[in-house]
Amino acid sequence: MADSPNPSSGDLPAGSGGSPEKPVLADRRVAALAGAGAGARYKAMSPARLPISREPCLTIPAGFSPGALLDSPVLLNNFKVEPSPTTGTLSMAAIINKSTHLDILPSPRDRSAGSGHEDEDSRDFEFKPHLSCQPAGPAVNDPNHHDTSMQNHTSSSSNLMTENKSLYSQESIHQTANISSVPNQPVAIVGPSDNMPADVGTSEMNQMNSSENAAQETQTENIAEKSAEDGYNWRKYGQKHVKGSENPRSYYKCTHPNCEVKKLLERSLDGQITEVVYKGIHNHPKPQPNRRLSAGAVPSSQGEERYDGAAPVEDKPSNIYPNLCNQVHSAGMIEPVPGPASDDDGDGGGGRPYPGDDANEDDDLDSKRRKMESAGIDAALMGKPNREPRVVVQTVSEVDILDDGYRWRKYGQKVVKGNPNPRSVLILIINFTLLCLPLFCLSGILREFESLSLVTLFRL
DNA sequence: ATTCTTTGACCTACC
DNA sequence: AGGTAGGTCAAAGAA
Ligand SMILES: [Zn+2]
Repeated sequence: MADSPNPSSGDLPAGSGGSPEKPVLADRRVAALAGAGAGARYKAMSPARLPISREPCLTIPAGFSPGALLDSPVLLNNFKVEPSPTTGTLSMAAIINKSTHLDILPSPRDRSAGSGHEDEDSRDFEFKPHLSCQPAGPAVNDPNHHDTSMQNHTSSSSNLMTENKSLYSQESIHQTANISSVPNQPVAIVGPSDNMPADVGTSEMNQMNSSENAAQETQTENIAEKSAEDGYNWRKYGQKHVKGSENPRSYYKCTHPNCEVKKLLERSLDGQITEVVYKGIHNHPKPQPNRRLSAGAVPSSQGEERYDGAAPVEDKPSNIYPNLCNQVHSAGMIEPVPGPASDDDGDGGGGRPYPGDDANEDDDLDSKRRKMESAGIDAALMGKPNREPRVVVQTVSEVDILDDGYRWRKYGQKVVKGNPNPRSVLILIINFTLLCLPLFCLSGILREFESLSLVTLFRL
C-alpha cells in the first residue's frame, strides 16, 4: 500500500510508469493459463501431504556459510519449534514461533492431508546467535549446560535444533530479530547452500555460536559475492522489490533438471547481499566446480568459486554448510517427501540423500514469510542500517526425516549415560496419535532420537 | 545458436 | 469483493 517506491519490476500498472519497453507481452496470461499457470502451480501442488509443517527455513546470517551446515553430519533441521520447555531449552526455539503451534494431527502420511489446518505454517525459527565460522572452536554447547533433565511438557515440540539452546536463550518467543553483530557484513555464505537432507550438526551450530564473529570480521566484500555462489548453478527467473526493503529481491532456481530448489537473494544497492533464502533441498550433488555457473554472483566468475576460506569442507557429504557465521534463521519445514527422488546420483551420504524433488516443498512459504514480516522480523532486521545479510535455508525437518507417517512431538529430553554421543542428548518423541492412549501404552511407543547422531530408536 | 538476465504482466494468498 | 504483496512466467534482449 502506498509504499513501494519503485518496484523494480513487476506489478505496477502499466499505465503509470510508462515504460513501453516491452510492448509485446501479449497476454502471458493466456499462455500461463494454457500452461497451467506456472506460478501458482508451484504452490498448488505442494501442500500437503504431510500434516507436518513443511518449510523449515534456516536463516543463516551473513557470514555464515551454508555450506557448513550442509555438510555437517548432524541433523539440524527442524526448526519448527514449539515453545516447549524442552525445546525451549533451546533458546532458539522460541524465537520464532510465530506460529508455534504444532498441529497435532494424527495422521499418517498416507492419509491425505485433508484436514485443513494442517498447513498452518511453518513455524519459523531463527537463530540469532552469531555464528562463527570457525570450525573447531570451543564448543559452547556443553551438554551440561543444557538442561538435561527430563522435562515434561505438554506442548513441547520436537526440534532437534533445540539443543542449541546455547544460542540465545534470551530470545523470546517472539522473533525479535536481532541481527546483531557485525554491521554491514557481507554475506558469508559461501558454501553450498545445498540444502541437503537437512542435517546440520548441532554441534557445529553451537560452535559457530561460540566463536561468533571471529570469522566474520575477516570476511570481505568478496564474501558477499561468494555467498551468492554456493556451488550450484542457478537461473534467475525474477526480481522484485519487496515491500519492507529497499533492496530488490532476486529469484533463482536451481538449474539442475529435476531440482526444484530456489533461492531468493536480496542485495543492497551497493551490491552486498543482504539476505539469501534457500527453499528446498537439492536432490543432486553439487556440480563440479568447473561447471558451476553461479547465479547470484557474477557470471563471469564461473567456476572460480571457491568457497571462501571456509575450509575444505565443501564437498563432503557430511558437511552441510561450510561455515556459519551470522545468524541463522529457520522457518518451517519442507516436505519430507521421501519419494523417489529419482534423480540421478543422489548419493548424499546417508539415509535420505536428496529429498525434495517433488516440488512440494515450499508451498506456504509465502504465508510464512508474510507472517514473519508481519511479526516484524524482517522489518526489524531490515530496518537496521547495518543489517547483516541473512541466509535462510529451508530444510527438511527432523520430523520429516524421521517421517514414518506419524507426527511426533517432543516431550522430554535427557542425558543418557552410555550414550555414544558426547552430548548425550536424547529427545523423546511420542506420536501424537497415541496421546489418547493410556499411559502405559504410551510408554511403549516412545521414540528416542539422538540428535547428534541422528540415531532413532523405537521402543515398541 | 545457446545460455542467461531483465522485467512487465500475471497469479495466488492474504488482509 | 477489492487491494496489496510476493512469487513466477516468459518474451525480449544481452552476452
Ligand atoms: Zn539443485
